[in-house]
Amino acid sequence: MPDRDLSTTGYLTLGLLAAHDWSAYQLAEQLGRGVAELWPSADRGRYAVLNRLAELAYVDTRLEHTGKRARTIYTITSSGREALAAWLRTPPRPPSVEFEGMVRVLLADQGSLDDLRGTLQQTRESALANRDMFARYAAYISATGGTFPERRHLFALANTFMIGHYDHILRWTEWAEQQIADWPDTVTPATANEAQVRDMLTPGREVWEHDHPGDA
Amino acid sequence: MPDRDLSTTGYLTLGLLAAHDWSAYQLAEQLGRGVAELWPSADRGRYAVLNRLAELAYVDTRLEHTGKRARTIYTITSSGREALAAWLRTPPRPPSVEFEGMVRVLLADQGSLDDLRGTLQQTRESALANRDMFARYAAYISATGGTFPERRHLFALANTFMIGHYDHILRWTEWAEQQIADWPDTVTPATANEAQVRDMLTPGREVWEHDHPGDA
DNA sequence: GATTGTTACTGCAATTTGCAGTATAGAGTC
DNA sequence: GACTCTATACTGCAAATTGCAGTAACAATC
Repeated sequence: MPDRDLSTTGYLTLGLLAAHDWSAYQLAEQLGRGVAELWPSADRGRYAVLNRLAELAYVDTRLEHTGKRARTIYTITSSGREALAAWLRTPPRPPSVEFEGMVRVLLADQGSLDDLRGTLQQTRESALANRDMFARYAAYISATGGTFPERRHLFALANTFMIGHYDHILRWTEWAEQQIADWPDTVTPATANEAQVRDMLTPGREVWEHDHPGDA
Repeated sequence: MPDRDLSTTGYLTLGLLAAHDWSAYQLAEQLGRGVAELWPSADRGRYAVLNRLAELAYVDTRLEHTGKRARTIYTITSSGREALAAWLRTPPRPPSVEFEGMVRVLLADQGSLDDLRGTLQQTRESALANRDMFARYAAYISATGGTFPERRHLFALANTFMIGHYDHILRWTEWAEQQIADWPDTVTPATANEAQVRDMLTPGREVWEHDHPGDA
């Protein structure tokens, strides 16, 4: 009963292999496209984890050739399937965010208003791009079934989360841009705009939670 | 004009020092409480970054004593302030999430319905706890000004995001729990419940986006 | 005076990242 | 038929980061 001897990237890889065989390159590609927004990993690590999987005998390998160029194909073993199922029985780690832009917001009094505006603008733009990407992805899955037709119901759950997540960031940036619109600088609103600050901190009044795009 | 010679944790530390002096222990503590939800870092790394800051002459150090026990107090230098301001002028990295629970959702067909239910339940509970924590924090800042009264306007922006973020996770889990409520197992809904899957994937119908708690 | 908790860190192995590098295959193009 | 461009298919290595354990003094209670 192995349990914590493998990284989450390892179990994710095992999960892809549970559907069918993949080459190392394909696996690295899959973990980069789409899934990386949920579980980030460096390209280098995606290859490294395969050696670990082989070491634990969770996968079998075989070589295929295209002319002189070799590639390794991975197959999940029965003990690999068991390990994956065992892992799914363990409790999940809570989700975490890494939001460098928000660090910049917290320290914005050490920079200019334009710095702060720029941070919000870029955050908004990337959130918009990502939201649209997942929206297109939803349409693609709905139309074709996607790369894993047998998992479309699960992809639908995850995809809905991702759209909502980026939508939330988007609406927050729009709200924040409105909040700072009348700031004379990055420092004085702490004391000058007491009413506004209190208003921001008062729960139950998250205006930006409502009337977002996506509704007709 | 230094730019990328320091990690984000380094600039964050510099940002705390921009307000006033801190001991290494206090800095490590601050980066653990509250800010860790925005910019995660290992306890060990928070100490390591201080040596790097001293190396770059962005901080000065002095020793204080309580009996035989020493502690190092850090002060930001003028070149430290310049480096921080210069960093604030650079573009931010887009936010990223690490959501192990969602990996489990994607691979849920390799486990039981109870596994999936457990993942959603634990995600929901931790999101609820975190949302309430930030809600209490908002009340605390509103009442006392918090640890950085001069930054309360910036904390208000960040805090509002965090509450909305955990609220979004919470509402998504509740929605997802409803979606899987009538699933007979983790595999068949892909083909058996085509209408439901299509419904989940259809944009503009995120029911869970609306009528959330926090409203009267 | 014994135990428990908080302050105040350091050492080290293992993992992970980031970047660069190598080399073949195939498709288009002049 | 030589040339460029992109995709395939990875490996090596330094640097950064994590996770965990360990040390030790002070502070308060039992």
